[in-house]
Amino acid sequence: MESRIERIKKQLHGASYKLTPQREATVLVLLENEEDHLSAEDVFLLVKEKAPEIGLATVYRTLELLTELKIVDKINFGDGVSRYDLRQEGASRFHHHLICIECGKVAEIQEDLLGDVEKIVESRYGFTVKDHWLTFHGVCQSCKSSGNESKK
Amino acid sequence: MESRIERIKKQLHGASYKLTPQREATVLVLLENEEDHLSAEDVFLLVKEKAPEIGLATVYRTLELLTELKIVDKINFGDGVSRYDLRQEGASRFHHHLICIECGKVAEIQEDLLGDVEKIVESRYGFTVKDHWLTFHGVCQSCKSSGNESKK
DNA sequence: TTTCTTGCAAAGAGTTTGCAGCTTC
DNA sequence: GAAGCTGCAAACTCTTTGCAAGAAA
Repeated sequence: MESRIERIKKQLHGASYKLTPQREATVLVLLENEEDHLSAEDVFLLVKEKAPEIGLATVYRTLELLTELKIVDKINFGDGVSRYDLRQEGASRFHHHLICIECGKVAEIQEDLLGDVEKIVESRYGFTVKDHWLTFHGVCQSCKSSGNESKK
Repeated sequence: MESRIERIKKQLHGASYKLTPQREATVLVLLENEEDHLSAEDVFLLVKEKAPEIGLATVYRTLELLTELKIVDKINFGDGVSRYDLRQEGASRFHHHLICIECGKVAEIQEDLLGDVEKIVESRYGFTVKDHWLTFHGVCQSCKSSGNESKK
């Protein structure tokens, strides 16, 4: 079976780009931190552990490239920093996020909950939906059970 | 009947802030452009027409203040610029946006379509939803009917 | 050799902050 | 005259760009 990085390499080649060592290190960091929502700076610091000579600009350029090829999604939670999230393979639509306002943790929902909502938007507003961004702000389970009334 | 600006004035006073001429001009611009999603720079340029001596920093400070008081919502469509949107009076939740990828127009949906989705999130993920951000990307009605195949 | 890619430093865009002066109560 | 508010300029953060050098085909 073919590895994920192999398939990404093919995607790059298909678009006439190379998988340079710097790009490979960047992709590996994204793969190893698939659960997180890393900023460019985060990625840069992690890539530096594998490839100390890498520059921040290269990380930005690589992330831009991966976004263009739809290998990652560039997301923005409103804090002024872009974050990068590996797409699920085969997923054409974006997944949803739950952001806890107590602990700041970001969880993902992979299932698509918006089928009915999109139908309403299409029929009632004549708007053809291509993609959606849905983020919930609230309190996660572990913050609720650990008693958030003790928090400041 | 009390005007909208009067009510905002009271909200400010209630939180020990004054409705200065600069703040009033800023709020008026927001009221007059309620349909749009203005950036701080946009607001600044429009306020300048009413109060030429105003500084950009004051606009930023006013918008921050209004956001804090939940009179406006600060939103981010991922282009690196914050936009500001007057809240519907009485609305506790955020409304949704439809962004057309052809013409860039942003439409709003005031009705809340996420009741069922929130119930699923609460029961299945144990997450208590306080607010949500939902944006659709797609093609609006007028772009569809004006024949988007002629576009580049 | 030609093209792509990189690292560095500088530039850019958007936003925030320090501060002296001005209002307002 | 104390507290709040303003305009200006400088500072800051995140991101992009120009360019000379390096790597790959």
